[in-house]
Amino acid sequence: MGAEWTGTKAIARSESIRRATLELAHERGFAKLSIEAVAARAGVGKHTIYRRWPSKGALFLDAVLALNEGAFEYPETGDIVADLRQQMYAAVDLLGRPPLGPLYRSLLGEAQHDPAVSAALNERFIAPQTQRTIARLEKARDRGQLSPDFDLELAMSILSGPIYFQVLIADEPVTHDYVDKVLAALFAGMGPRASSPPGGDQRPPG
Amino acid sequence: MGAEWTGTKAIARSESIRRATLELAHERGFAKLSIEAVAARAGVGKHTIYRRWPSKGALFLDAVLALNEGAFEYPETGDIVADLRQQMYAAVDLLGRPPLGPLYRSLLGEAQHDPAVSAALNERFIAPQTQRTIARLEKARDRGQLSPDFDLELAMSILSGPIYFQVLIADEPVTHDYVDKVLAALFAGMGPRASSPPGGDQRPPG
DNA sequence: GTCGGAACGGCACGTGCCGTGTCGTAATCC
DNA sequence: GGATTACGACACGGCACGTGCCGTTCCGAC
Repeated sequence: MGAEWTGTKAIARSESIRRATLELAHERGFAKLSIEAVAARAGVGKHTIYRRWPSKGALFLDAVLALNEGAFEYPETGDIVADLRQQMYAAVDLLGRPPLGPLYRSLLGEAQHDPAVSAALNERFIAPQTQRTIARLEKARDRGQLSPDFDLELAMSILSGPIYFQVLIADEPVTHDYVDKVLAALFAGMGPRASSPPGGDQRPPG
Repeated sequence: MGAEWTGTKAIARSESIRRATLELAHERGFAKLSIEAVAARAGVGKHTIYRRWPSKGALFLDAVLALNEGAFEYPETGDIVADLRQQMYAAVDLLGRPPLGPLYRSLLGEAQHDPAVSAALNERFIAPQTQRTIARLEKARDRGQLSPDFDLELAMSILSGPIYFQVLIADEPVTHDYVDKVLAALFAGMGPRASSPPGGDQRPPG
């Protein structure tokens, strides 16, 4: 988005628009954001915005994600749990708290209404992030630190899901302690007496 | 919402408004829903809507939740895993697929923009549902089917979180098989060789 | 009953923002 | 250096908002 505007002035204009978008979203909230206000704040004609982004949601997505080009990389200390924990701390601290937290939450909300935003969000952020997590888990598995039939994607969902749930559904902040608990539960399980699962015919893990 | 309109005609009017809201949301999507269109479809003045609901989001929330007054109850076969699984199947089938799925997803999206909707959603649906899950788990724990230090709220988040993640973030449908995997992973854990967790200092489960 | 206030449907209004069109100007490309 | 393209500014029609005002209908109190 905006990638085809390569001139010096054009880039400066795009950045000015993104900055105005974030300022206004921060001041009044995404719901009350208007293209007209962004154009006025950025000192730009409305056409210039519409020429670069197809909708308010697309502009907002681009503005928010551009803040975070340096993605969340996983450290590689050899300890898979410690590495996951450190990355999750960083992600939760950045995306779960002000100033970026409310904006990211609004972005996720908008993705529920607009399929284009949902697709772009997935392509630009969710999928790459998922891939990084899976790659890190895969490396641990290949080194014998995890069971050979370890389900990488399922593990990724169990790590991320509860955290998004906490923020989006339960409307409560996520602490480092909460991250620790999720990690512990994922790897150790919560079965009775921490060994054999209670009755039922559920499949073995992995 | 609307609880103070008790007359026969008033109740019929409210139901007519809710029905029109759901019809139009189904036809055009929540984003393109307008109060004017609802009023016209319901054969009602705009004032009548504004008198009962403070916003489009509040009206939509009320309309969607009124469809599901009969909440998701847990069976009590004595097998905690089987009971959880059966309830989760029902919830996923109803809220994760058309016709109700897209509406529920829009409702969750709106809750990210509007604190009033978020609070009402929590009070009317999320919190009671959470309480039902916790109560069912607590009963199992008290019967010795789960570890005494079993963390009920954490377990609830680990059951629900990945499912919401799958729908809202990954934008993929939730199958019964997926529910089975989450349940298995929660109780058995995904640690290496399904016993001791890999290095790190994470706390024990619960 | 009937009577008075509240809620009603219908209509109109001013406002805000949308997305587009049209200027004359400035930057950019060949 | 000439043509093309993007630009800021402004205007436009359109839509939906939320509110105010009609005259009518409903409904509980008396």
